[in-house]
Amino acid sequence: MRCFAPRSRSGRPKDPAKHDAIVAAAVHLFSQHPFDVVTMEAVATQARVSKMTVYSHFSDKESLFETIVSSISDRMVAAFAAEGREGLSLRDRLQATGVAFLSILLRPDVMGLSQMLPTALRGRQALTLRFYDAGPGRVKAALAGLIDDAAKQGEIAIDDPILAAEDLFSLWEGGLRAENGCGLIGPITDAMIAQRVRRGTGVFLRAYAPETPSPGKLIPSAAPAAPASGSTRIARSD
Amino acid sequence: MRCFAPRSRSGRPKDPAKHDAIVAAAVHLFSQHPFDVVTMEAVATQARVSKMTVYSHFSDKESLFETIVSSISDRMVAAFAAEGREGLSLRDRLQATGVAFLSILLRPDVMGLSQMLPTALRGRQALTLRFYDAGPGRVKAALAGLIDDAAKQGEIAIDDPILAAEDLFSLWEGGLRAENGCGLIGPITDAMIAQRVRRGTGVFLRAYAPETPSPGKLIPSAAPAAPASGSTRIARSD
DNA sequence: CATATACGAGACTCGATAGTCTAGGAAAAC
DNA sequence: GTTTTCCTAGACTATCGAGTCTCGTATATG
Repeated sequence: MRCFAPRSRSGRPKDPAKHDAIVAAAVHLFSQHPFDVVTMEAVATQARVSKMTVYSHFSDKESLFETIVSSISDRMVAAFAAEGREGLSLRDRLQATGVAFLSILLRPDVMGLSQMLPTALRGRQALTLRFYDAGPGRVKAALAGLIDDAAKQGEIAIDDPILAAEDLFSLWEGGLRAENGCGLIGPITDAMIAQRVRRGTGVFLRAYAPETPSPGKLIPSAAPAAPASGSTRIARSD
Repeated sequence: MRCFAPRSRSGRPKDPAKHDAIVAAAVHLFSQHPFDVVTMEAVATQARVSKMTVYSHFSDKESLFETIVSSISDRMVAAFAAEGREGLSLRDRLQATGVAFLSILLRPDVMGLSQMLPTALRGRQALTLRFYDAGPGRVKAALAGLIDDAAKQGEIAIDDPILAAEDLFSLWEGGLRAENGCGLIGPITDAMIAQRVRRGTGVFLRAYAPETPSPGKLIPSAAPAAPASGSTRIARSD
């Protein structure tokens, strides 16, 4: 969007620090108040910049808002990048992924934007979609991959990796987003995230444990723990 | 709030139909657009009523909005009332509950409001809380009771009924709310709800199946599905 | 230095909306 | 029928915010 090489432009160049300050201020305000409540004046003031400077960097309020959404989307994508969980067990791999995802999705700015977007963006659906793809969408895709691999190794027994990924994601999130959104709970700590992820992963792995891990294991009389007692009905689920 | 018995007031009484029309119009508009975008004119027009009539029923925009939130909260509470799932199996009881809850929580007006509330109600936290209590809060409480009973009967093995209720609720919801909010999927059908609930309940029951239904069962070598292989790590969870 | 551009401060236009007021008609109570 | 209140239609005020303009100043390039 902003090709920052219109080089050889004489005169005083725009100060990129101002640009960043404006974006930072806008992120802060837009993630905390609905679109129409945030005034350009407020953005300018918060950025310690004059209103005209804001308009010199962004043609209008909407384009500023779009930049903010893009900015946060990019930040989410970047935060999702770092991997290096190759040698870990399935459980540890999932937990590391879960912690990384929740840490991002529960950050105040991301929370705020994701709450506002659906309501504020009737018509600007492309932006909403982009945001979703950078956040939850990316989580689901990555998770589905991870889960599919694990299933192929026989570590878990799943029907559909996408649906299973949704299950795991939901279990991680729990009521955290809803409660936090309603202001029912205070700031979310790393410890809370770690705890929720541990729990969610545990539930998930219990539900999707393979019927027989490695050796032959046949219990004639009763149901073998996980699947059988449920599978008489699970058959007709999905 | 509105004690509708200032009886013996001479002259023409207020038409309750107008009141309802205004509320209906406001519900429709507020659940679809952010607070500041909805104009009192629009409410009046939609209700086929003059603006003065709106102001004669509600002192200002905020009080109208509060009435709307209360109205939807009440409707949610009412919809949750009908029970009569006494004779059913645990699975069927859970599924009936899940379908009832999702049917309400995914309705366009409830969806819209619940999306807008967190952002629109900085400071009016009491209202947000009331809405939450009437919706998700009620679900969680009811579920926790159901689950606790089942646990006492030995039908499932749980640690904490509240947390387990959150798990089940999350599994039911899945990504439905997020995706629907982003406009990724079309209108939600009863079939979609039923399917999601069936799946979520299945996963839940698999995860929380009691360790050994009736007879003793000990596998020495490998992991006995649910607890053991996990417990080396689950031990430090929670 | 000359020139071109960035930035700040504040005044300004313009449109939109919350809320008020009035006048006249309609409908219920008595 | 009289009275009282409701309801409507539209004009009206006051406010607020988006976006523009101007002028003075700061700061870069050549």
